Amino acid sequence: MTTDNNVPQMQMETGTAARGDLHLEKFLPYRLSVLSNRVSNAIAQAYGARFDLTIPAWRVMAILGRYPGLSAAELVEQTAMDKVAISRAVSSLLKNDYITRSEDPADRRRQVLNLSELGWKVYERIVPLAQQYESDLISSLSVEEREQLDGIIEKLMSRAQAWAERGLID
Amino acid sequence: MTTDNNVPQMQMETGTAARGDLHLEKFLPYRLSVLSNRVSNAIAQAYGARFDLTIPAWRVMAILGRYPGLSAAELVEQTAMDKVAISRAVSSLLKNDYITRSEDPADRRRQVLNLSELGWKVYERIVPLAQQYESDLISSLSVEEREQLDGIIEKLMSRAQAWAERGLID
DNA sequence: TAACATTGGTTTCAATTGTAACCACCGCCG
DNA sequence: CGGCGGTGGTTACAATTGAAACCAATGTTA
Repeated sequence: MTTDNNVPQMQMETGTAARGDLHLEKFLPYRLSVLSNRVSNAIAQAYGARFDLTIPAWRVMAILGRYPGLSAAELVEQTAMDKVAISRAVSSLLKNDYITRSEDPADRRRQVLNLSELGWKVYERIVPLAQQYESDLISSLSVEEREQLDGIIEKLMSRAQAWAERGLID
Repeated sequence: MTTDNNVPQMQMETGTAARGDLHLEKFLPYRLSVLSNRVSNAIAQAYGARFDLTIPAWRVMAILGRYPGLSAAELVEQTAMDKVAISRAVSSLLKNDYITRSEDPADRRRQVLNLSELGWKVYERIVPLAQQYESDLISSLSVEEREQLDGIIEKLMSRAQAWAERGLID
């Protein structure tokens, strides 16, 4: 892992320097984590209970629904989940007959994945469910706020990504 | 080391966008989750490596630094973590001599927790570190955006909380 | 004050998740 | 061909996490 090589580059906020007082309840990373967990858990519970799906499994279905015929490796790329998580999700989806797996004759290591008939039915039912949650969530925001949030997440995301790529702040 | 989440840049080589339409890349719950994981993992790695602290353990310290003398139950309230997580964090912190535990004579079930000498030293070193990360993150946002984000998170949070309290959407 | 419900906190056990080792296959180079 | 490194994917094992059972002290009710 790219651990010990850091590109120290820090921009201190004016007046943020104070010591000894960390308002956890105002600390952005913490708030993001709480928010994200609440949201994910609620939704996962909604469809997990109905269709016996874990979050990673549902993510795989979501991607396959949009882009059929991917391989596990391509799923890794698209979902940012790791190999093993994908492998497990795939095998549980196979067990449920939500997806099908076929060999790529050109490369016998590769397995082409697709939603099955049943998988499509489930997909078609979950998508609106998921969207309903999202709408409900978003409905608490004004139109401008939605746009703002969109841009903000984008920016935060690339910042955080930079940490991972260039190494941590010193 | 946790999963390294990469920004899912969809680029289609196989398959075509199909029925239903769930852009996982634009799906708010998903984006929140990726963002939050990236941020938390980066920070956790930064102080975990240096001080042998897990995220829950650091949270406990953060709270105790601000509100000394709490009991485990009060920590549960403050952090929204569950009993067990707190219990484990506390015992690992005791092992590291980062906190002290003393009986409340008024109620012998209750244990009063405080940062130790050593704990305070660590605390004083981590707080600025954590704040640096937060500042660095936030520095990618304009001043208006920061205020917007603040309000937006508040709203989303209470929406998501409502799910948990009143039950899920139908 | 005996019984019972509640609260603070820990332990136990099972499920989830991450890391690393692994097998099977491909592609390349000699 | 015959190795050999790299890739797709799975397995094995260890660490984390959560749910529920548990112990001990307190409060409550009769």
